[in-house]
Amino acid sequence: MLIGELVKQTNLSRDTIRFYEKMQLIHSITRNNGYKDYPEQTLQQVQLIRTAKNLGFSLHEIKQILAMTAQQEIPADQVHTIFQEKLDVIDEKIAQLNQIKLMLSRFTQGEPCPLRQDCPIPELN
Amino acid sequence: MLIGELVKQTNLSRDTIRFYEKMQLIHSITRNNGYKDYPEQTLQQVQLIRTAKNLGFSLHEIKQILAMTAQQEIPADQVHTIFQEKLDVIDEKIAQLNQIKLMLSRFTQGEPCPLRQDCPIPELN
DNA sequence: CTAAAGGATGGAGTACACTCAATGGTCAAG
DNA sequence: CTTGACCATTGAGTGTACTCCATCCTTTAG
Repeated sequence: MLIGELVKQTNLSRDTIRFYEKMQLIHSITRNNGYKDYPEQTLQQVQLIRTAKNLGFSLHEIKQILAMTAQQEIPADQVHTIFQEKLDVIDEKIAQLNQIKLMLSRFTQGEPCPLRQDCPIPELN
Repeated sequence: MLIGELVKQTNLSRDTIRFYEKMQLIHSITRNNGYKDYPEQTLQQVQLIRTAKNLGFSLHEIKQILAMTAQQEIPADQVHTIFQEKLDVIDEKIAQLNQIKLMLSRFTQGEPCPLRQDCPIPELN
């Protein structure tokens, strides 16, 4: 798959795709004419990058996650540790989201907000 | 509360606190001697900033959330919309996290990973 | 053969979120 | 009254993640 196709399918810019490749989150093989060919899984990988980024993972962390998924075998001890670490981080994030959600939705129910302050409301620009 | 106390309680740097104030996420009153006094809720507000940041919200979005919590009344239509929007974003994030989690944990169970690729495993630096 | 569409590379620039350094004022202890 | 801890402001610098631009090469349609 050429980069243009990837751009169409993922809705990311050329430059972003190239940036991810430069950062080695995705990979390609170079054809004789110098054009780069991306394997099919790149689509799913890019989707994971988008999702994980949206969730606050850094590209470095995402690279780790992608590296893990590239292993054929069940990962060795060290890899497995990183793996479990990520799962724990995810559980933590879910818990935190639920916390914020609870706080916000309580507030919509008319309860007083525990974060209220007597200072002027910040102006949004 | 002076900035030093806030630093101790939150474990953020002085500069970070000042940055948040410059961005108007938090507020203070200035004493006669020029020292800034932060109200008690600032602690909770900073905690929310940390949590939300960790979850991939930008400081601008967090400012919106904080602005909402500063309203005394149940927010007007427009505010309520932003409010519901945030709740939806949160639900979306939770769903995405569960998705990644499922993918990763399936993989630990020995199932083949749908993202596997035949390219060299990226080197982590 | 030529033009347009699509591909590559290199380097500069941008937005966001800090982080650091310099300089100088305030206050409590001794 | 000085020393050290703490406070303030300003401006420059850093890392991350793009984004844009200029320049040049390849392929395909007419």
